[in-house]
Amino acid sequence: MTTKEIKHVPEPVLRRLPRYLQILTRLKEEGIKEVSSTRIADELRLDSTQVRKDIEFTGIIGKPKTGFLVPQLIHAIESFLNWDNVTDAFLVGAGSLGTAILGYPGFNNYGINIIAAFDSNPEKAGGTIRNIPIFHIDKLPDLSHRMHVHIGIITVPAAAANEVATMMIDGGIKAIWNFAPVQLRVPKEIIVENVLLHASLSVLTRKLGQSIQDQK
Amino acid sequence: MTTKEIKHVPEPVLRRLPRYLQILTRLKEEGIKEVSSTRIADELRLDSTQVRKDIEFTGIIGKPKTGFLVPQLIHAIESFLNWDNVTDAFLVGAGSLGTAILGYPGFNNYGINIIAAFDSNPEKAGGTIRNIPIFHIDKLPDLSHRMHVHIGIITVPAAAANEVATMMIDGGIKAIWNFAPVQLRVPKEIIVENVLLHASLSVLTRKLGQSIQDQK
DNA sequence: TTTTAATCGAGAAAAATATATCGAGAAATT
DNA sequence: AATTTCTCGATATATTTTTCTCGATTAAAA
Repeated sequence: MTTKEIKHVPEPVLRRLPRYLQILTRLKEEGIKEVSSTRIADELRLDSTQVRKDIEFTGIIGKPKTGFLVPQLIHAIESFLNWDNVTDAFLVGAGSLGTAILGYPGFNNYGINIIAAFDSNPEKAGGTIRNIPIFHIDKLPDLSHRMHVHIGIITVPAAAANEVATMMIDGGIKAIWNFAPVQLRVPKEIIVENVLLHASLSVLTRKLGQSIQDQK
Repeated sequence: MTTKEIKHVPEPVLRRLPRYLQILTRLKEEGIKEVSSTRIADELRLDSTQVRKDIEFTGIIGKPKTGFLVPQLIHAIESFLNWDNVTDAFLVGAGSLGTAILGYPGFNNYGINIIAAFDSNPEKAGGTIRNIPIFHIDKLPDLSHRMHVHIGIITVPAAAANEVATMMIDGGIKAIWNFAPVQLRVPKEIIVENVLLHASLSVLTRKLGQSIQDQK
């Protein structure tokens, strides 16, 4: 068979690759040409075998004794994650969190380019943040279709999230980056990636509670 | 042995519990008194056995045919996560993301209470957000010790994150909620919970890239 | 040139996590 | 009262993810 089998990539792998990239970028700036899996693993407190197996997914092969070529590995990871070219995105919910995301220029390094924002508050429409225009939410379906936008970012309150998700999907959006602490009910062909801050805090507060209790 | 054995709780469990809580809170508002694991599982697209096992960690036992008592389960989860009383927290980095977090009142429902913020920019010192005062970063060590703060939130750029973490630890902070996309080098008794937005985006952009390629 | 040290990658093993099976109990229905 | 339906929780199984072992390879040091 000639077609390359696209093996399924576990999510934990996808979550570690950007962390490798962060280290690699720093090493490149320092002028370091080669890096071993051991070094990456030590910096991130991981197992070196795990790092090697993760890298294997990107198709890069290393060399004994010296490891991997830094620039080559950077390119491979970026390409693997589709970070070598940005995908346009819409953001809905220009509240404090939405504004913060709009104001952060770094996401262009992570494969997305926010080209417009939307809000239900008419007073916010017409404004811009970092040259990104803010429209009234009513404009979303039409603009989304016309501009062929594939990624939607939800930063509205939980109560409004599902309604926004439906609008996005009607507008042709295929992947949703959801910050609302609620389950989105969407067709299963829609990709949903949640950022659940409460779920992150639960880990922190539980562990802290336990560690304080253990001291007693 | 009389001392109750504190079983280790897997992180995936801790991350699901707040999601159950979200549903339970909604059900309670709707006046629903009982809920089955099946119902929770269906809403979150999980397995009902998994939901039951997760709930088991909180110590609550259900009843055949009817399931679990909503208010009792809410209380048990909140107590389990230490969300029945808030822990004071400091935030460092009053940029756009830091400001967004300061501006969001909801974290008090998730076990933390931000009582002060810090920034290296002297112009920001003296201001307040939602009545939370902003100080210059130099004040952190002293205030942290005096107020016995245990949680630190890092919302500074990656390059400054480790320096801030060290200051926090010197100030007696035991748990760090880190939003900087960088590995914190801290003693292992310090609890670190990362919110890595790039790691979340990598999952989204990779899946989207694959789904587009699969269509061809 | 020989030896040593560091690394990769294949495969095996272990650990963690998720899912399936099923008997028993409780409520509703017949 | 008997039957049906729904659910729990104990146990077993399956799957996923991580870690360990080890021979082969490369570069540097002796």
